[in-house]
This record gives sequence, C-alpha cells and structure tokens, in this order.
Amino acid sequence: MIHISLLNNTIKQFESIPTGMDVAKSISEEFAKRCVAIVVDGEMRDLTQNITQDAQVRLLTENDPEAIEILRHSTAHVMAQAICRIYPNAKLAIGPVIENGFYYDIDMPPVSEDDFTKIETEMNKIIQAKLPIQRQDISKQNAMDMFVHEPYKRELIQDLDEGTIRMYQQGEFTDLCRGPHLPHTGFIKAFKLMKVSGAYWRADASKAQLQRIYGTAFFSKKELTAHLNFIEEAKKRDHRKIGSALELFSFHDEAPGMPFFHPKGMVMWNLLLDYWRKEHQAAGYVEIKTPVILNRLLWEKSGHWFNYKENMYTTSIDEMDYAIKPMNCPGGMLVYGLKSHSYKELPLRMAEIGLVHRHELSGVLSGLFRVRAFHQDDAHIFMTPDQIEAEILGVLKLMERIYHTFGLTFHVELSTRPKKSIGTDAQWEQATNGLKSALQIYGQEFKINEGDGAFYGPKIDIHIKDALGRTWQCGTIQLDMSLPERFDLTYVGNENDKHRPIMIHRVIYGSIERFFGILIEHFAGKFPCWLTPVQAVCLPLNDSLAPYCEHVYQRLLSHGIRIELDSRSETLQKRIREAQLNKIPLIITIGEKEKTSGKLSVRTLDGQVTYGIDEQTVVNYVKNHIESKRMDMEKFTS
RNA sequence: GCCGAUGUAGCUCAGUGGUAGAGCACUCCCAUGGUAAGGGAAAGGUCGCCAGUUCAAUCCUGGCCAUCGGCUCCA
Repeated sequence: MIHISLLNNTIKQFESIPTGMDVAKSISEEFAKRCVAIVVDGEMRDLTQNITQDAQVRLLTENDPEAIEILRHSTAHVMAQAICRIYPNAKLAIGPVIENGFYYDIDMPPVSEDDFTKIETEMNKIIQAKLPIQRQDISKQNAMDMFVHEPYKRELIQDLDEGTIRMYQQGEFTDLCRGPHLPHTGFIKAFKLMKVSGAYWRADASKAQLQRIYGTAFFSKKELTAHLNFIEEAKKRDHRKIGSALELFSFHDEAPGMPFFHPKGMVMWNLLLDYWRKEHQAAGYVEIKTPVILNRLLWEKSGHWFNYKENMYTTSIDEMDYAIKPMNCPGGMLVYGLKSHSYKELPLRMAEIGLVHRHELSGVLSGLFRVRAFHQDDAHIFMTPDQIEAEILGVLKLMERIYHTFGLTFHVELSTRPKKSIGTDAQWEQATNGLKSALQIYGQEFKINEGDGAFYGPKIDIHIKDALGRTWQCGTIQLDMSLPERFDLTYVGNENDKHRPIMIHRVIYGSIERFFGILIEHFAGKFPCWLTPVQAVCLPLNDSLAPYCEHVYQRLLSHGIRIELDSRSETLQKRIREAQLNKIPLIITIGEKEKTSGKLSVRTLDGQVTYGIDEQTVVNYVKNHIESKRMDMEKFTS
C-alpha cells in the first residue's frame, strides 16, 4: 500500500505502485490530461515514473512555473530531432533550458536564420504527431554503444557516474537527458527559433565550434506573442537608436568602442556628474584626478602588468614602457601614499571620475554597454578595520539615494572568499563579516555567492532593475587586501604605531557611459525634466510672430531653462510632431492670443495643452522639476 | 579573437555585370498655419576600404575595417 499525500493534505492510497499519471488520474481524468510532470518529495519527475514509496507530491500543470522549463527542454529535443532529420550528419552536444528559452549546441554546417523556417516546419510535424516522450534507463555501456556516432554524447556519458544512464525517446529520436519531459510532443503549443551563433564545445576556444541555435516556447500563442512584444519593446528602447535619434552620442570607425558625446549628450553627462558630486560631497567624499598614462613600474607594483596586460593599451615614451590606465586604483594609491596619515583622518573617502581604457575583444563591443574607453565614478575609501561596517553601510545608503532618484530598484549580492586568494583566514573573516553585518543592518535581503569574491577580497555587487524589469550590475563595493600591502600604505594609530588601512573600491554608476545607456533604455528616451537635454521648445504660430517669440525664448533661456526656438516655416502641426518625437517635455506655442495677452500656451508630452499661462509659472514649473528631480511631470495648471 | 549576418545620400531602405534610385531630413520657393507629417523645386553618393576576375565591378572572388546577433547557463 502506497500513501501519496497531495498539496491540499489529502492522502491517496494505492494498492500497487502508482505512476505520477495514476496519481493525476485519481484526482480526475480531465486534470490528468493537463499534467506535464510531478514533483515527488521535492524532485521533479516524469508522470510515467513509478512512485515506489509513500511520498508528498505536487502535480505540475501548465500553470506551474516549473512547467515552462520542462516545456522548453522538450522543445529543445524536438528541435534537435528536426535538425537530425534535415541534417543527418549533425552531431548533438548539449541542449539546456536558459532564462527565456533554450538552446541546443550542434556540430553541423553553419546555419543562418533563413534556415529556421524549414527547421520550424519539421518541428511542427513532430509536434502534430503528438509523439510520446518515453524514458529509458540503461547501463553506461549500452549508452556508449547507442551513441557510437555521437562523439559529444559519448564524452558526456564518459563523465557520468556508473549506474543507469537516462534516455528519452520520441519517435526515431533518442537523446541523453536527465529529464523530466512532457508526456508527448503535442503539449508544445507555441515556439519560435530566435537566433543562431557559434559556441565552443565546453566553452573552450581550442575545441570545436558548434552551432548554437536558440529558441523559446510557451504553453500558449498568447504568451509567445507577449514575449515577442517584450523583445520588440526592448528593441524600440535600444539606446543606440535613441542615442543617435536624439543626437546624444555617436561612434566612429576611427575609434571603435570609444563613444563621442554630442552637445545634448554632454548636457546630460554634466547633469549626471553634477548630481553625483553634490551627493558625494554631502556624504563626505573628496575628489581627485590622476593621469591616464602611467609608468610600467607602477603597473608591475599593482600587479596589473602581470594579471591584466592583455587588456591594457601600452605605449613607449622616452624608451620607457607606459600603460594607459584600465583602472584608477594605482593612481589613488600614490596619492594616499604621498604623506603619512593619522587614524584621525580615517575614513578617507577619495573619489575620482577616472577615464579608463580597456582593450575588449572586438566582437563584444556594444553601444555604450560594452566599450573600450569609459569613465568610472570610482572612490577608494581608506579606513580602520572597525570602520568597515559603518562605511559599507554609508556606501549602500548613498547608492540607494542615487538609484532611487532614477526610479531604479536594486538587490545586493555578497561574494565570499574564492579558492585562489591572498590574505590570512583572520583577515578574510574580519572583512567578510564586516560586509555581512553592514548588509544585515541595511536590512535588505541579500544573496551570498560563495567563493565568487575577488582574490584580493570579498565584494558586494548591486544589481539594478530597469523599467522593463531587466537587471544590470552597476554598483560594486570591493574590499581590497592586496593594494594597501603592495603600496605599503599605512596610517599612524593612537599609540604612534603604524597600521595597514583597510581599503575599498566602490562605484555607483559603474561605467558612466554604460549607466547613461541604461538610463536611455530605462526612460525610453523620455528623460525626467531635470535631466533632459532640451526642456522646452518655443514655436511661433507663424512667421510674423517669430520676433516676439524670440523675445520669449530669450527670457526663458536667461532663467536657465534649456529651451530651443523652432521658427522654421513649417506647419505648427509638423513642428509639434517633431518636438514630441524628440521627447521635449514642454512645447510652448505662441500665436496672436499669446502675443496680446502676454501669456503662453503649453503642451506637455502627454499631449495635454494648457492655455493662458504666465511666463513665470513656466519658469517655476521647470525650476521645481529641476530642484525636486521628480521623474514624472506635474499637471500643468494655469 | 571566433561563428553567422550586414555595410548604397545625413537617416530608413530599394536596386542592377554596362559607374545608381525612393521616402524623410537639409537648402530655396509657395502656403502663414491653433496642437503629431501642407505643396513644389533644387541639391546631395569614389555604392565601407584594398586587391583580383572581366572589355566593363556597387553587383562576382579574396583580404581588411566597422556594425549587428551570439560565444556565461554544461545530459
């Protein structure tokens, strides 16, 4: 007698050993048809698998979050099956489920997206055939025999423990897989192949390059469409498109991966930094600036010459080797090391907006997100060991203030000591505990990534979430036990003895260029009034009103409003349309009525028009938005 | 760096082995407008760069450069 307890605490009894499907049917035949898998004592299994002892189970239907992974995994198999039918010589490697879908790495002639249609057509045939997906547990030897012509599978099997190897079969197709899978291929209601790329076998560039074909799958067409729409929306927000449409920045062949900022981009750039400086000054930071080109000896001392040389641009001056800095820290170390410091000066918070260059691989460059030259909003904080907690907390609070100003939420992760590391156990313990207790006091839940820290110290990574729910790692707080040592930095304690300061690196924007790109996509180019390069545009209704309009424009300009005058001989409608497309928050139109009354009419980006507004009201409106840095636009009232 | 795709006017894109087009933008003319594209004209290109094949290359071939999608997820 087997007792199966269900989610609602009811217990079903079975005379003989049941399968998951038997349990599902015991609830109802209808329900059983909708089930895709079963969780037995926390372990996901196929419905066809026997449940040999008393267990707690949860039946998974399309509505359960785990089910989508099973669906996608099975879809990956269907894709592999289809490809094997079309390309009989294809050799399968691995086909896992990933965040928004799945991929399969296959050794086959290069395919392009043009080939997707025929693969998808074949996949549809397999789906329509509703082939049962059957599990088979066989011995390792049998598995090796079965895959005589599949070298990658054989390699995978080699690495597996002795004992049974699990296989899944659908029609003529069998694949090595830990499962579970859908009961039959007919469960796949909506899928799409997304893209293709090259990927190395086991991510090793010295091994064969395979075709990685990406796809996604859902239980309904509607969800697939929603997913595709999300991708479309993200595409519309692409900072590279918006950046050139709004004339913020550009890239040129003459300097790949190194952005050129245009006047409008610079307005925003400077505002981002003005704001940053104001917050940092209030948080007790001082600012320095160190050179971009520094002597090789410095990089040898810091360790970069040996650990980071591949990514560094080097040059030779007066027969001496120099390198363009990829990080700001060594320069900061020199400034600290210049004179002796008292414990009374600590914590010393030394910020630097540093321009760094890193030679990234040509293939990874991507707009402002991945560049070769960028600015870090760096800061190095030197402190005594007992200041760690308070300083980390201070940085977290500063980050919170700054991110919230842009409407970005975030979560934090703590990375601890890796296998290869420097420093003593005691140092690591003190450092890690300092970060941990700061995070605990801070109060937000955090994830711990064991062993993911840098070799020179533990770190906290901050992941922000944008308006589309995408996350980006921008901020980081890294404790460094190496550099103070290498540069022999010290401070004098209260008994006139020398101590080694604790040092952290931290950034909030991270790369200012990248943060800029994230903001463009986060706001879809519709920046808050305080940040937008052009806050208002002044439109005369016709040519004869242009001189009067020019006066209004000049007055508003003199109040510090970033305003443009558009007195081109185009229809009002057209100029309004362009201003809207340029996402200018306020469109001020001036006709005879306004000239006579001395008032203005103002159109906001939502299309609302308010007439009869005093100039001073507009000035105050913009000033209020600048002052408060509010993200939304206040309703206009005359 | 590697795999695949792309590169034609400022932008978005057609197109062909006989040295090129459209729409938008820019300039000019007409229209002088009341809240998301008024009409017309003119101008604008060494078809990414360098070789090769050919009587002839923007088109075919090769190399290079740049851009785009990937190259982290291990049955």
